[in-house]
Amino acid sequence: MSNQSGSELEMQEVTVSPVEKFREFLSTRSKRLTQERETIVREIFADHEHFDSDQIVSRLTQPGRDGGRVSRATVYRTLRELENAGLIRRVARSNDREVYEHDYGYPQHDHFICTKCNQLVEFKNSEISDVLVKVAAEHGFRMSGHRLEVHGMCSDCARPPVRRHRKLDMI
Amino acid sequence: MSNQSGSELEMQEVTVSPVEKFREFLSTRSKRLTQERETIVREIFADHEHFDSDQIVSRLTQPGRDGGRVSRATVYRTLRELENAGLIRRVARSNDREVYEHDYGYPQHDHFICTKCNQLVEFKNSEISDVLVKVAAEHGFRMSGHRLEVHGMCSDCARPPVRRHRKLDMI
DNA sequence: ATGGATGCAAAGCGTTTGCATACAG
DNA sequence: CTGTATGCAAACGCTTTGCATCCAT
Repeated sequence: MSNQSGSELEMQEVTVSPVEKFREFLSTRSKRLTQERETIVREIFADHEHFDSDQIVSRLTQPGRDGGRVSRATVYRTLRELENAGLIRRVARSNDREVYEHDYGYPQHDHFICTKCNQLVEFKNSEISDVLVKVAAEHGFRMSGHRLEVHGMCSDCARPPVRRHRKLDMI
Repeated sequence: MSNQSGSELEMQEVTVSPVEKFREFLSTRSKRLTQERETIVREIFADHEHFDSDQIVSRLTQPGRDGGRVSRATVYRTLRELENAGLIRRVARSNDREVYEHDYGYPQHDHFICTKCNQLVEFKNSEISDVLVKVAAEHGFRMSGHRLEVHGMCSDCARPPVRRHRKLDMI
């Protein structure tokens, strides 16, 4: 549940790959791009889905995995680095877990969270940040970013069950 | 840190006290308003500050406390009930802890969170929910609420340190 | 070679829960 | 009375950390 989301947003033109970007970040802090870190970055950027720590851990610690296995501890340590590097960011809390998404090569957007099916749906609206920048300024606040979750029911869950699946109900 | 905030927002006219409101809620679910629960509600609604579970726990479990001591487990159990009852709500995450605030008798608003001093500042702006309702509708989403954190630097922290505390710097 | 990184298992930390006892309705 | 609620301590689930070993630079 709570994934699929297949992004209606378009990918931005990016010059360097996530791995390269990460390597650059690491070098500025005299840290190293190890095989484990590269494995994790490739896994995360293989698609554009939202994810949480445990999903990555369970994929990368599987017994006969090609491309290198990585320990749970290293996944956690690397996720934190990737966040610091600006490659990923935490977007919401779902089921008491922090949900991450790509923050590199992906345009700013916000999320609907369906209170019934837990689905995360992205949406983009420039008015929101316009208003926020304005309001922040009015309060002497220098905005650097925001985190917005809109709660409610998605179209599927909101639709009344009436006269749907009539035939199916008779099976 | 991260409190004080003394709300510039005005209190709404409320007819029933939080305790009464809670009693009503509980009775509809055949639950009871115990002394412990009443103690917790009074403590929480004694002021309008933001708070987290641990703050309430440490206040209510102090050795020689008048007005009744309450166990840690009961505080957690009651906070959840108060959330269900709509008396409080979670507004943000700060220092890996869930921050609560009153949701009863208090108008809808959002928060700035200073990335430097961690201060939470409330602000009210009707345009935001107007935009959200509209955007939600466009996506077939039936909005029931939202959670918005605006990150950045508050006026105090953003102000350049130049010629401030000149004397203090020399201590 | 050498300081940073990994893996493992143990420790942390906020939160939840099982169970015997204590009360609100 | 009877079903809820409390308190305590143990259990949980996610995340972090100590330490010996390993490896990118």
